Amino acid sequence: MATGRTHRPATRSRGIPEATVARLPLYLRALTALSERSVPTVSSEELAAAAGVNSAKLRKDFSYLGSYGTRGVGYDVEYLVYQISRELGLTQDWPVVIVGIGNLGAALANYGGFASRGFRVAALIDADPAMAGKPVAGIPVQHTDELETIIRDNGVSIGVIATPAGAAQQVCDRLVAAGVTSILNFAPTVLTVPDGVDVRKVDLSIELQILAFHEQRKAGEEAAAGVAADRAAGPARSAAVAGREDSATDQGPDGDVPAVMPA
Amino acid sequence: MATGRTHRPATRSRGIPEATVARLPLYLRALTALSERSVPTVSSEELAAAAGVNSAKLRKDFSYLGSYGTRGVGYDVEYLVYQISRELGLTQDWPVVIVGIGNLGAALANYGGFASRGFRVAALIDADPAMAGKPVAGIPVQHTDELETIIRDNGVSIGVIATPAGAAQQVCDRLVAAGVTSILNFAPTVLTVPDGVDVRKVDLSIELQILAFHEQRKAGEEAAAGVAADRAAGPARSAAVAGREDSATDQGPDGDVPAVMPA
DNA sequence: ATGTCTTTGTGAACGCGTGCACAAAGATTG
DNA sequence: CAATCTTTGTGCACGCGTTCACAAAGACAT
Repeated sequence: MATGRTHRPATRSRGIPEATVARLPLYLRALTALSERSVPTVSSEELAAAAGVNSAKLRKDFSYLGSYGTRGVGYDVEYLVYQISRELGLTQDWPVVIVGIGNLGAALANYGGFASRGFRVAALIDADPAMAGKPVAGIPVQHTDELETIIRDNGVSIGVIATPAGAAQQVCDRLVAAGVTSILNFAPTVLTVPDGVDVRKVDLSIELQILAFHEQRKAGEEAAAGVAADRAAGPARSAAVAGREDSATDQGPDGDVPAVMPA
Repeated sequence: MATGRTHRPATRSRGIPEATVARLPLYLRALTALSERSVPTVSSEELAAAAGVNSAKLRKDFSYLGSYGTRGVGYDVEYLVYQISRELGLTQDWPVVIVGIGNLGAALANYGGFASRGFRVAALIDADPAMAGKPVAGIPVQHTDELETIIRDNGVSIGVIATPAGAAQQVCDRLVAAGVTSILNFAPTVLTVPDGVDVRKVDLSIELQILAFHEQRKAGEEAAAGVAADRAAGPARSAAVAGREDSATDQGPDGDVPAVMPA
């Protein structure tokens, strides 16, 4: 799950659960592919397989949108594409600004997925004066000074932050002050925003670290050889450790033997 | 939430809930910042604020790792940094390969977050022969032909896919066959992998679409002017629609009036 | 030592999300 | 028109994750 949302009732969004909303783009992608192959209808089973989810879950998800299927037949592909697009608000074009045109910002600007479906890169913004005017992905980079003007003139409500971590909060504040109410943050920082502003975070190193955790666990399971009490020493604990070994509550008697790779 | 996991018991991973694992990197980052400022101890309240989470949640998360705090004082920063690093498997260096050195791949290769904490870019791989040998981020790009050799020689278990969608599954299959068991996928595709292989997905357009959904909802709430029965026509439904209006079960009588922006 | 004050660790309750399993709906066939 | 077959839509139960609220633990002052 993508994370980083400024708390709010969180789930209830016109009745559609957050988890369902997060899957709608997945369904939409699968449906678009079917549409391009001129497939007229699809069953929940087929579509679920294409989207990589459980078919019951898919049916329940669609039930929040309404009864768009036909029993005994399945779902009409074109109709469903339209309904989901409308639900996600992709029948209109959202102008988006990307702030921070480094390697990542440039990659984002060139990313076809933006322009293709519902989004339009309204402007690229960077703090480096040397970048100003230089075209990236066919769009000239503009200086940060013009941020407010760009936001207001284009009616931008979605901003993408691809700056270094140090600049992210400041950029965020300016975006919000200028009227942006949804932010996609690539900078490795926790952004603080006022109520009513949505933030979604994409963090590469966090994803990698989660993978590393599972990878380590896998390695530890295999190497279930003689690993018992070689718990790493690490830096000396400055404060007291207190009753660790005997404070086993209900977590299981194994405590926290890491079973880490001996390597 | 990042999504896309090849189902498995999912949560139970040596007792630590998935949701907690996903937050550990967040805590680690906040703690590292404190460590650099030579802050000796931190309370759950302070740390939670820095990480952008609830303090009770943070304490419960830490309780899965063990009792590392001192009541009345808080947590020892250095000790906690070490414990979380160890738990995440960052005390060892994970060699990582990046496949697909386009705009995004190059951005990833240049991303400082990789090298800094537990990860090392072992190789950059691209299918374009013209790219071969060209250095990106100081590392020469190698051709896809050498993928298997690179994986085996370097003992790589984590792969990053930054190829176009069309090539992703094929690259994935080769990575897995060569021994990779964790994949971070940036291509907008559902990857199919055998059991025992973890996949995490980062999908820019999905994140944007989720934002668009909420943005639309906000706009619709404000513009609660006279919007009632102008439900868009859309493409003609080919199959029968059946009882839509009257099949209101318990979803509420409002049915699915989208309250969409008139624009 | 004793008391007070701070902060952790966690039991318990609640709510959301998931998946099963089945009844209802409709297509299709005879 | 009746019977059969397919597939949807959903009631229900279960489990994970979040949050509250508080007792226990320890620091610190007297």
